[in-house]
Amino acid sequence: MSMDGKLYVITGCTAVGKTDYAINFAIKNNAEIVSCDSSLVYKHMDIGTAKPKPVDRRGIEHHCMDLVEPSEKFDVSMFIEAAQIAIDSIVSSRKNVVVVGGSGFYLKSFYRPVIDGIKIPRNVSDLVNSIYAKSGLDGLVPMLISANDGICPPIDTKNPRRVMSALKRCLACGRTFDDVQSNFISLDSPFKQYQKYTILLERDREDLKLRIWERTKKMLCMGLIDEVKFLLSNYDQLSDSAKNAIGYRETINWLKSSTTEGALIDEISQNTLKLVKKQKTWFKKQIPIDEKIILR
RNA sequence: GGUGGGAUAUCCAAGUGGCUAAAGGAUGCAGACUGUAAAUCUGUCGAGUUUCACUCUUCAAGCGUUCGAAUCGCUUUCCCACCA
Repeated sequence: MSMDGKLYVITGCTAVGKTDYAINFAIKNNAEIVSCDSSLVYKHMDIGTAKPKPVDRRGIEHHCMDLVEPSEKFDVSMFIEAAQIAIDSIVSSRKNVVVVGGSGFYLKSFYRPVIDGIKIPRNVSDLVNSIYAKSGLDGLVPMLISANDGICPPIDTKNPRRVMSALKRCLACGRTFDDVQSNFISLDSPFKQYQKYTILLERDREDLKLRIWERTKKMLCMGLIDEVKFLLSNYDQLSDSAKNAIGYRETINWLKSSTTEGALIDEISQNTLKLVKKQKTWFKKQIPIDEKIILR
């Protein structure tokens, strides 16, 4: 396989075997790795996120990991910035780029616009938030409809986050939702200039299930519980995305309960499996796949 | 051996005569996706079919009361608790 300025994207659901595959791929192709994972960006969250240890990276440079403290907010716009810097530096050192990760929304930024850059003024944000707090969706949806010339926009009007976000945008720029939306769709992906080749890794369902349970057990052996205790005692407050990460959320709750470690393993594994399900749905339509590889 | 409590769909669990194929969870399946995305949200979830509708079989098992029962009575089986 020749690497001719293409940007290789390797994805697949959690625990499918991306890390190993990508490192081998990078070694073969004189490449560096850009992680595309919403949890690996957090420092001190290593075990529960299955972050590859420096020793296991086999000399391959990894980017976009350990970017922020667990107390800090991180979002797709920050990922795009970090990834752009990383990719620029790899390209300028005449190496190839392998993007690896399973965070669908972040991954989408390589193919489509994912943010529109509209600045939401504080007062607009406060207004919408307070209406939601007071009267919920019943208060917001009519406002959104009237902000769109009386037509209900084609969004999930039962999802508070979607509705609030849409309404904030309309109010912030004084335009209809249709306008905002058509402008958004016309934007380019921030990584438009690169030619992409996207590989989806897959694995037999039963095999994957087994790997997930084994991996969770291994995480506990490696000290997941201590890692969580460390986070809780060293940070006053963990960011939403850090404390909701699979493995962390369950362990935080587990520490307050009095069930067995076996129960914790089951719960983490179960929730990991749920994530797999969502990821598979995402990969079906949201991201263009060039090649599927079944690992065994 | 005695007394009391229980047995509800894949699992947990409401329901104490009609509005019940049966609340609510969970799991499963399907789906959405513009700044928390490992997030947030939606649909579906007894069986079958000609699937915006119709049919069939359900609430441990059997029998009974009733126009009508998951709900009331009796018997049997199993589980739990306490007493012997």
